[in-house]
Amino acid sequence: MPDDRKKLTIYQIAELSGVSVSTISRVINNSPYVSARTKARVTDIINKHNFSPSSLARAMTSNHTKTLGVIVSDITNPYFSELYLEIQRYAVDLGYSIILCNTFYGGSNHGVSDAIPENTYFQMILDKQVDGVLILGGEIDRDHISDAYKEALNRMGKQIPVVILGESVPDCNCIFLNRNLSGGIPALIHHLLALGRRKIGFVGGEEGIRTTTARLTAYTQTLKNLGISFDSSLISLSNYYAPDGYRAMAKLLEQPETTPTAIICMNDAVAQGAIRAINDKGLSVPKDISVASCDQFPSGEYTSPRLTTLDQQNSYLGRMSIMTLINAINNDSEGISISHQPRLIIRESCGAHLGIQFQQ
Amino acid sequence: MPDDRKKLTIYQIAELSGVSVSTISRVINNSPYVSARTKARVTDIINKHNFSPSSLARAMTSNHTKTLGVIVSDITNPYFSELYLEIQRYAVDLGYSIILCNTFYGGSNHGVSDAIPENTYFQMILDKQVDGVLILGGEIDRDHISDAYKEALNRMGKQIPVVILGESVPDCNCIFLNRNLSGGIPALIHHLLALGRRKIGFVGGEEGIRTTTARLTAYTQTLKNLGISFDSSLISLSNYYAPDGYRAMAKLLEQPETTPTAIICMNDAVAQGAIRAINDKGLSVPKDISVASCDQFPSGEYTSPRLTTLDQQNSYLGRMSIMTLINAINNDSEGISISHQPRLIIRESCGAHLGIQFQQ
DNA sequence: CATAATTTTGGTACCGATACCAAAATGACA
DNA sequence: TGTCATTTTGGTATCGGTACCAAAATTATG
Repeated sequence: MPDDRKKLTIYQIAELSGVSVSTISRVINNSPYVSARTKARVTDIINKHNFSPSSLARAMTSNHTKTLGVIVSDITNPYFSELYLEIQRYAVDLGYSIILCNTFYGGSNHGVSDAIPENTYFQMILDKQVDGVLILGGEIDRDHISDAYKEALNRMGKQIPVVILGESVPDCNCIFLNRNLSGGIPALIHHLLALGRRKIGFVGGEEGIRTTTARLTAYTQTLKNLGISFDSSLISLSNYYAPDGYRAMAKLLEQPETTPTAIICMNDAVAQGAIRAINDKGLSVPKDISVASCDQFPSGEYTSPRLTTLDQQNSYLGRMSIMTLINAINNDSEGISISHQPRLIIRESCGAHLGIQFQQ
Repeated sequence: MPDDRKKLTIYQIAELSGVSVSTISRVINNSPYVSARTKARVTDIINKHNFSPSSLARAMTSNHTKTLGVIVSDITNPYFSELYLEIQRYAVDLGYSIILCNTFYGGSNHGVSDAIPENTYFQMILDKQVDGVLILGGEIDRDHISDAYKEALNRMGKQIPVVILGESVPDCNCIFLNRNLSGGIPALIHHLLALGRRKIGFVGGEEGIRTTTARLTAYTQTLKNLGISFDSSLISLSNYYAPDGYRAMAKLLEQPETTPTAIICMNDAVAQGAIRAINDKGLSVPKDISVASCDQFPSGEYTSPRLTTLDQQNSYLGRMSIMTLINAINNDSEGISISHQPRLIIRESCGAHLGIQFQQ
């Protein structure tokens, strides 16, 4: 039984096989320039000793590491973890490993306040010589990104392919995949109107974040277009998690005049928090207030009531992101354009299943 | 303005500074054997050109990559993603990067059935020459692990430190951190008994998985010790996610004789699914059935009703795991022993807040 | 000021692969 | 059997750092 306590090198295999390192290299790289006899013998010895070449040494000459960097703001957020799953699945199929970097930026923070500066990760990842970088959320999602951040992005983008699932930033050496952030909002509003609701609020999300801004704009615009009287006191922002939804909704419920008959939440976590706040006030969903959400989480199907929400098609977005990155790495400049239409999922939280007309 | 299109090497910096590569190496490694003058000049040039040494080349000589492998069965599961957050936080503080490998093993699968064999990852990670490996969930959580898996673990453990957050497997070159899997179950049962419940069911989890087996044993044992009549028809296993909780609970509700007055669920996701199943049958929680859970998720505080559950102290477990691994890497053989007592969180789903005595 | 002690610097082998060119072995054919 | 083409193999520079030893420069000492 061979000693596998330490990794063997190509030189030791050469020694054991009685051939040169060049020949071993040829065998492990499936070069045609080896005789069948030699190849068989060497393969045998390789298997017996469980040898596999050091990817480190390989990377030294080949200049690629078969490693990708994925920078994400909060992996505990179902939106990101679902994206990640799809990304990793595809990457592993193609032989890539993923260095995951959680920045905690704008995340739930879980009791800890200090986010890790994304620049720190940029450097870390660059030093590891990854073949490409994928950025999901974080500073890039702000309406206005800082010069320092942009400069860091630029520097990174000059060295390796950087794909960003987010809205384009001018003069940035990165590939942007623009999502359809506000798609589905009009459908959501029409759904609520059809049920009789007219006093529609907006709950959750954070000021200055792209997703929030885009949806908020779509929301106000749609209402305006329909000639619905609209009051900014029905908007209550905070953040993207259940506690935020609770807090934001509780604020709306403080005064009768700001209490809506329906709300649109940023995502299912926010919606769940909002529903709790409504229940704690002794009101009921959907009887007193209809609740809709913009971003479907797996849990939304099991809340009470089940959430009417938008499916943002995360798997599709994840797959497009990783495909774009790998194409960029392989210089297949064949641009990928993404087009996804968030799909309305009608369940119970707006009251459609009751088949009645609600009060306005 | 320096050209930063390509990463500079230590040789080019040497050239630019008019000194030898040895000196540059000394500067970037903070060696005391450089004159202050030289050090200042070189540092200047390094900063101006934004140079940072290739961690690849460094790893070639130093034999460590400052990279860790983390193998997890399903990162979308809040249990694991919270562990991961704590692990990464600690690792990054110490200058380590993390290669994350999601095996999909026994996970929610998200519509895809084929898990990625963990052995594949073992090889991938070993080739990348990570300094250590952390395993969270997956095959290791089975009551009986396969010989092939064990052999793969062994081979890996011989080469690099492997820490497993899970129950010990004999003759395995790995460091095991045994969790207190069944802690808190008696407390949960006492809580239910105090509220008047006696027909207590067990919902969710999967046959042959350590967590399930341990908790099931604690459950039956506690009931037996208390002299409570116990019926195995009150046990309905399935898996660890909301749809599984729904399915398992629905099964119990099919017949009046198997319908419990209280249930203990494997985690908050399962509990949420179970509550939906109960509601869909026209019954109410906690009035008709009390629901308790063994594993706290952030969402459990925002369900209707709020979940009475067990806090497994994931942050603590995550921190202990990564600390153990890094200690092992540094040969600080100083063993870390973990001791966590799952803590009972009393909220609404068992009905304690109502202050009444329920039917048995 | 010569010599020794100490500080500072330079040269080069090495880590484990690959790539490229040269050399050896084999086979084809006159 | 000799010559040439083709297949197969070997030798070694290289990637970008570190480590170790030798050499040069500086300072201390008699």
